[in-house]
Amino acid sequence: MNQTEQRKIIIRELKNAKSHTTAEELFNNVKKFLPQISLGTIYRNLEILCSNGSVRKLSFEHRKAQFEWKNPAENFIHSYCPECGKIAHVSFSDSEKLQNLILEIYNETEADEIKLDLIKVCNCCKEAKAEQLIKAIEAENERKSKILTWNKDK
Amino acid sequence: MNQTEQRKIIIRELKNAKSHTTAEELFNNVKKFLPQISLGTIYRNLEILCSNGSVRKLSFEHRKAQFEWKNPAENFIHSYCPECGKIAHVSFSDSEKLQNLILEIYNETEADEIKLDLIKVCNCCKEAKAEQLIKAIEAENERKSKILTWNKDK
DNA sequence: TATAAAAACAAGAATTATTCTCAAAAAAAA
DNA sequence: TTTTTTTTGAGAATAATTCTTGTTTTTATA
Repeated sequence: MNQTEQRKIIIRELKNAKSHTTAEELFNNVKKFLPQISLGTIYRNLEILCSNGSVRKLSFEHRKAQFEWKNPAENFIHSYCPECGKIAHVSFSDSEKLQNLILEIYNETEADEIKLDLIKVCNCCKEAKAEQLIKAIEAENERKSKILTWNKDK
Repeated sequence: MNQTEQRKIIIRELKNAKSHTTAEELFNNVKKFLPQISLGTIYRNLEILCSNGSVRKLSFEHRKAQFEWKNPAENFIHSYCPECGKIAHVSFSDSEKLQNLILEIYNETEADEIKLDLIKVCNCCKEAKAEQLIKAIEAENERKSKILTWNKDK
């Protein structure tokens, strides 16, 4: 792995990212410092960093993949919102028990990596959906009462 | 959900599938009985069946998604081979402990669904990789010995 | 330090899985 | 039976990612 200006800044910006980042978001951030950089370079580097184990790639459904600089302190449990696609780390209180069990799974299955994902509509999206539902019901009531009136008039 | 010939056969073929199936594979199977069917219909039906909970969609990396008819007897642990993309169910001996823990996670995190995936190169691919490696080493030795000879001749 | 070899780059074309559109057909409801 | 709703086939459109090409940069070697 050669040292290039591009790679250095990609890594720096990936570490700086507050949460999980798509290749495109990273591209836009890196572009501030290297206006000539191309999206292909971002993808190429992310792949290299993934395969040497310093970056984790998370992809759900057929959305943009999201990347994170692996932090040994952070666990590997993620939540994914199927509405907006947001990914977040999940902390779990009884993590010791979980840790032990995961270790058991590793041993028994000889897996290279284990992913534990919670599919869960995030609060933002839940609220948005509730509002939508209310509007839909109102519209339906409106429609029905119109038909009723029309039938009476006949 | 209307009853259509297409939907019936899609469901039948999905249930018949030995393992996890891509939309395209399913398309080819259904086409044997309904030559006019289009891939869009497959995708549309799979989406409907997923959202009513009778089908599970599994997608890794940016590959074709794979679908399975949900079998309550089978657990939700899957293995995924990053080389060939194959997905399989995983049986885990201490599954009771796991079950309990997952339940705990459900309660604590309010997740709608939990996915536990083992990333693991399958045996087929492991063998193929080993062979490749041997060939690469042989080629490298060949190259080096040629350079050595050439230098001596000089 | 000069030169050769390997790795990485930018730009943009190509690929690929999936979704969308639209007019026609089929199914269900009235 | 008629109307409404749902579904379909065909194919265009989309969107994320990968690939290609010629060039530049970095590292290894002499």
